[in-house]
Amino acid sequence: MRLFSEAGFHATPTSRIAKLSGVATGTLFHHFASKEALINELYIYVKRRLREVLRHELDAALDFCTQLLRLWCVDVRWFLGHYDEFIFMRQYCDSHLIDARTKELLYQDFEPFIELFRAAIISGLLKNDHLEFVLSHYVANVQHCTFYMYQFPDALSDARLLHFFEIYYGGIAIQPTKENDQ
Amino acid sequence: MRLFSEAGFHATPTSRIAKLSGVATGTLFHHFASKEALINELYIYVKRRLREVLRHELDAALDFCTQLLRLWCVDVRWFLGHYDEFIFMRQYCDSHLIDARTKELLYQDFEPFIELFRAAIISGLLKNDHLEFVLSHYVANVQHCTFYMYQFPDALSDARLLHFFEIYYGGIAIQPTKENDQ
Amino acid sequence: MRLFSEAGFHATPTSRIAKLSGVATGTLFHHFASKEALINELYIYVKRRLREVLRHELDAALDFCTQLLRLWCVDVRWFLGHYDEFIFMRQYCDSHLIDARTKELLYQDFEPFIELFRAAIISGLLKNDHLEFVLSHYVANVQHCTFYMYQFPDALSDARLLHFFEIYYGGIAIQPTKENDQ
Amino acid sequence: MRLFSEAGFHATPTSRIAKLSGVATGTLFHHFASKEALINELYIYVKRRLREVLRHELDAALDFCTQLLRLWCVDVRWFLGHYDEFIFMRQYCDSHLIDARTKELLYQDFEPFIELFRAAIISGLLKNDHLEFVLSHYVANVQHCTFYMYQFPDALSDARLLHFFEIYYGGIAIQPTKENDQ
DNA sequence: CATGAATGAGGATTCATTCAT
DNA sequence: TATGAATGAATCCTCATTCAT
Repeated sequence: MRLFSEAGFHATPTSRIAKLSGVATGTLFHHFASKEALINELYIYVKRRLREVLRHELDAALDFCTQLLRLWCVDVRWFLGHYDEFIFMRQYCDSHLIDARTKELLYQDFEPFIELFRAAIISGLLKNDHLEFVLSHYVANVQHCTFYMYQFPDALSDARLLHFFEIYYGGIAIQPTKENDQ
Repeated sequence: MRLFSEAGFHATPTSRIAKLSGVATGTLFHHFASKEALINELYIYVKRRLREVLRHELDAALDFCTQLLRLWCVDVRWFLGHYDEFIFMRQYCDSHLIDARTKELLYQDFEPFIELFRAAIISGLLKNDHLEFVLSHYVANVQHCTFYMYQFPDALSDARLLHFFEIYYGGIAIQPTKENDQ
Repeated sequence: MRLFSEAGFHATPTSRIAKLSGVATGTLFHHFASKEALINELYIYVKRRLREVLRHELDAALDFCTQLLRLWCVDVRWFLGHYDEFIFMRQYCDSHLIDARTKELLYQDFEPFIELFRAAIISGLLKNDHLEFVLSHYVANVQHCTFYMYQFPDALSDARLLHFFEIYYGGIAIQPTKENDQ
Repeated sequence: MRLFSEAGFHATPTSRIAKLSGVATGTLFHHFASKEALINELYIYVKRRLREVLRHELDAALDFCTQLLRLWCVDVRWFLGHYDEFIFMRQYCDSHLIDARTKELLYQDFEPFIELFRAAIISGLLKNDHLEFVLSHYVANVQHCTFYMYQFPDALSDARLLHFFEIYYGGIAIQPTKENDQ
């Protein structure tokens, strides 16, 4: 994880992965068919850890905006606390190294979150009603927020996260957040 | 350009660059000190071409929102018409491969555009008053817009570009665009 | 060894070293960090083999002249029997390719022999009393003797070796060899 | 000259030779058929310059020992004043890079000096009567003397040169120098 | 005659992967 | 199952030499 995010896939020899992991090079290839297989499994592993963290924020009893704000906060916080993972995902989410099967697998894993956005579109809460746009727009802005907060670290207050969320949400929502009662 | 954006820096042998360029391998190294030097000069070249295109949109006679909209449209349109360049810049703008000297050089080149945002902050037009945030937020959203429009190509109408701009600008501006008469 | 002495360091591709050694190119670099490291280790290896051969000739019970004659004979004979090693050492003993650490290491290894000369100087046996001169003068004349005897091979008789030793020793010693009863 | 002696033939690119010479790479190949041809001509050039310097020391009116001492002094002094040339010659005199034709040519050039030694042998002045031995023995000791004096520079007095000559000559001559009246 | 860009074969080194132990 | 030495194809880069200007 650390090596791939710091140096990149091709600049990271399997020998260094093995050394850092405290195993022999050969051992790596007992557990993973190839370097490509390794990065794919790693990618799946990271996204699933993230999903576990986010899962608890979904609460059908709450309205869309509140749930989304909670997701946003947990998302950004987790990435800030796992910056290697952040760089890693940012780097490989569109890469050819992650194969179609892996992407498909993960798309299904995140179905509950996708469903949240789908419902919001149906309820007419958003300016744009194309699911793909809304999803990628959310991801892009979470990534930007994380990147910025990492570059310019400050008190990691709820207030700052809320401020960035408002900028994001104020753009996409028809009715901006009126009551910031979190 | 095409090779780096498609396969990445490390997965692109200099021999393939040479062959595609119709020159010998040695010729490459006659013009560029190393593969790293090549990608740096390429990066500078692309950003400068983009700057030339954007430069004409700056017009001190117009208000901030109008100028920004014009930049947004030209930016996205140019990237859609030069998608290899888009992928390339997206991939390397934060990479270690682009060295500090190159980044510094380009930061200076884009000073006029940075100035535009600086003035807007001073005029109190934006919700966030940190220049670095505002700049990277613009870039992130232009990139997302481009990426999305490329994935889901449609009529490249002014209306769509304006719609995405409103989502972006509606988030960051205190006073959303009132009159969209462009 | 053979390749370096015949063609020289730069004119010997690692691929040829590997082929002649019956291993793959990669294997070479598994055992030696670089071509430079290889030649350094080779140099150390050769000098240590020579030292092992010479070591048995030191005998504190004998006088300086006798010990030196024995060293001279074994030295020249070993070089004549290992002419690749001779050419190799002659070529690289002053080369930049052999790094300072290697030279320092070997200087220590040959301390017993150096001690022999040091004692002779203290005993006032030699015309010149600078250790560095005496050592390098011995080496230069052993090398010349070897080189000449290789160029003009003849019966490798003790008599010839003794004759050349007398020419060498007659120059440096205050009291030339009186009794050549070895 | 400087480049070949400092870095060696293979480690000296023709481009660097050209740059240091203040000409273009192509120009080099107008004057010399190849890099090998260049080093051969350079070798000839150096040896001929040395010969010119030594020539004046030959004086048939003087006895062998005196002439040889004069040659020795001028030889060592010239090399100390032209150390690049010294390293160069030392490095390439036995190299495959200097072809047989060049060596033959120079052997003829040095005929007058060879003649000096030939006469001394016939006159029975030397312990060894093989011309090749006597010549190479002289060269080896001049080289050693030069090398040592360069390593341990001191006042370049006539006395020191004479001291080293006596060590050399005391070995090879049947009748050592009796009167050091130079 | 001088130039220096272009050439492409050649060389040192790396690294994913294999396999005998 | 774990190991790590061995492999050799692949890669970046160098450099002697050519040749059009």
